Amino acid sequence: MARELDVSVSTVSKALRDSSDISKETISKIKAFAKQVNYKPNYIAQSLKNQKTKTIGVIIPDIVHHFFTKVIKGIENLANRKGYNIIIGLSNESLSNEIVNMEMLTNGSIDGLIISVSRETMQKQNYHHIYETLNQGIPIVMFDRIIDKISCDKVTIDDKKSTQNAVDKLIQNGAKKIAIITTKNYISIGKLRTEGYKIALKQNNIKVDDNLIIEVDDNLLYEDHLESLEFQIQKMFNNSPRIDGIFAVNELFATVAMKIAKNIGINVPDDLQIIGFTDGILSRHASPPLSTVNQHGESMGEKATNILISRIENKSTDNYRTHIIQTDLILRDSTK
Amino acid sequence: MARELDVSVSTVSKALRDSSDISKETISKIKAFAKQVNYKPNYIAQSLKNQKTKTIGVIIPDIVHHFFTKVIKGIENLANRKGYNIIIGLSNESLSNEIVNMEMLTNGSIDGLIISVSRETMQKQNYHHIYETLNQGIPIVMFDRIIDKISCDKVTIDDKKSTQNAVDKLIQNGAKKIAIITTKNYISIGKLRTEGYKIALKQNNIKVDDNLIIEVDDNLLYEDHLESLEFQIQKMFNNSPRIDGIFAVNELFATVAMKIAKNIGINVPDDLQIIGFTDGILSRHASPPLSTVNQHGESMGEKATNILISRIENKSTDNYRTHIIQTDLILRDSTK
DNA sequence: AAATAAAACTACAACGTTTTCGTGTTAATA
DNA sequence: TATTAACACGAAAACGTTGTAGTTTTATTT
Repeated sequence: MARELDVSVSTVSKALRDSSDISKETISKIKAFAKQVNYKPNYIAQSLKNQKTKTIGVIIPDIVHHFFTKVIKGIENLANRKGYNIIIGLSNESLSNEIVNMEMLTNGSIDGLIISVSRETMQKQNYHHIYETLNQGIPIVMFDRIIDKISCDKVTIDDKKSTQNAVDKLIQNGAKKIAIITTKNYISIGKLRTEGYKIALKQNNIKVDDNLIIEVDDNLLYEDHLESLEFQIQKMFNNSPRIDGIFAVNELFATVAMKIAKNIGINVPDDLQIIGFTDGILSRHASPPLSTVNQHGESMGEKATNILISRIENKSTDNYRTHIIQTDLILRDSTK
Repeated sequence: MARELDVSVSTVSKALRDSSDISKETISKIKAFAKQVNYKPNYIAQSLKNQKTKTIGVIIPDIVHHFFTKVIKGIENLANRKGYNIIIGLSNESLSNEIVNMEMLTNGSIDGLIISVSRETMQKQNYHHIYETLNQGIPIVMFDRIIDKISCDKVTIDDKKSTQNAVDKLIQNGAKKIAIITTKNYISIGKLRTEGYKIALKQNNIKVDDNLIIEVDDNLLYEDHLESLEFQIQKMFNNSPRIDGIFAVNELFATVAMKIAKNIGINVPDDLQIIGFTDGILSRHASPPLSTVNQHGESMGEKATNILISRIENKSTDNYRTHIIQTDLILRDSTK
């Protein structure tokens, strides 16, 4: 462009940024020409020069998942409004994938990272890659599946309290024999929800019965292995036929439990009340529609983005906070 | 690094790339040191130097959507294997958002673009931004919602034929009065599916009855406006009580139709058979589970990525192809 | 008309790489 | 011993920007 107009590159650069150095006529001449040839400053060169990319990395375990897509939507919306792009990596619940993705992103491509760690990462408690990224000076915000011992910003919900409230609701509605369908304990979330469940029971003087705590092996992808899930839930009904309340840690478990209950002639919500977690599409369209704990994924994404961007732009490295997003209970027809 | 080791930057660069210029000892010395300090070459600088970013842009109308997440999964998997990152933009079905996203990406950030255009883009037939990107020499692959008149690579399914097969199946199963629930015609896909529906009827000597073609106004987000959708479908049943087959262009329409049918005492599949489109989570967990046309979103994403990358790496600009992904009919319990 | 001030523009370094070309050292050959 | 070849390394340009520090031109003052 400088060549065409017979001025120096510096003049062009300054003109486009309205520098007081350049005369009004030259500015308008250059801008006009820029528009004409549809000139766009090269982002890569700017990034190199400014040492910032205006790009946020997002790593999640799975994208075919209502909750995570909600979060991404929240991230993308706010990021875009603030002039950032997002670049997405999927770990597919695998530690090695997570590491590969992280290495691809932390080579200068991003200014900061939003992550919900993979199941395997929690299981193996291998956080080496996360520490390394932090040490490189790249700010990280963890959401949903957070790791307590890592010091960085976090956004999550109060899993314990949310569960407690939901189970409490079942009890207020008259349920006495309440099961929880959860995952194995290595994911912090499953653990916290189980704790909340126990607290609610205890506060209402109901004895905790370990047979009613169903820990589903969630190493399987239930998109492909539904039967296994169904089998485990079926077994629960066989062992404890008089269950009148179920709390499930996700909407798939809740939906499948309801389906099986209906199959064996149990009426929902008259004989059995069910509350799930995550207000997804399944809950809304199940019959009857499922009562559920709403995690507000979009707010979560926005909050994480907000925190990350202010971290990026202020560069302060202290006062890491864990922000709690409020949940609420959406009551539909699977409860009385 | 060069400073620490007291060699030149060129030597370091060459050593890391195993240049024959450098002695074995120096190479191993430098590599060892690189590992020790966890050195990663700056991607941005490489991009600037090589004039390629190894990044693929993806623009979709909505991420909270099973089909699109499947496609993204396919894209991400293959892209990652080939050493590419993906950077995602959401248009939220809005033309202006699509344009903004596109401009953010086409300033040097990406080597190529995979896009499914927004509803508004199709409606207004405003393709200016797409032409501009192509003119810049950035290859584009369109998928699902493609625009015939733009010459670039495309990946899609045979909407007409797929629908025809599905409707044919309903007819073979004994249905005589078959409705189609579709969207308004401005999205090419709705149009093609309606055509397929008509062809199937005609080939089986069934007269097309315009009252059975329900064109739902899909400017609404049905996540928030379910009642409107339900109202339109309810009206259909009121006007034509003896419907014994329904083909719906997405799984939400199919699910809602089934729910309403069940409410007014129609038995599925005995009195009414339903086939939907897109094998998503709703279809699988509806009761009864919905028969559906499987679009193979993941393969679609992989195919698009494959085409795009070979376009990027070969730089040829001719022989644009439209690749058709085969669909198949998944028969579950909403059909006989 | 000369000195000074203000305005308008340019040269150049820097960001972190890669690559081409050049240079110095060592070893092999005549 | 002189010539050449092979080897090991370094200097510098380039990618497209931005910002600092000049330099030239024009306008203002004495």
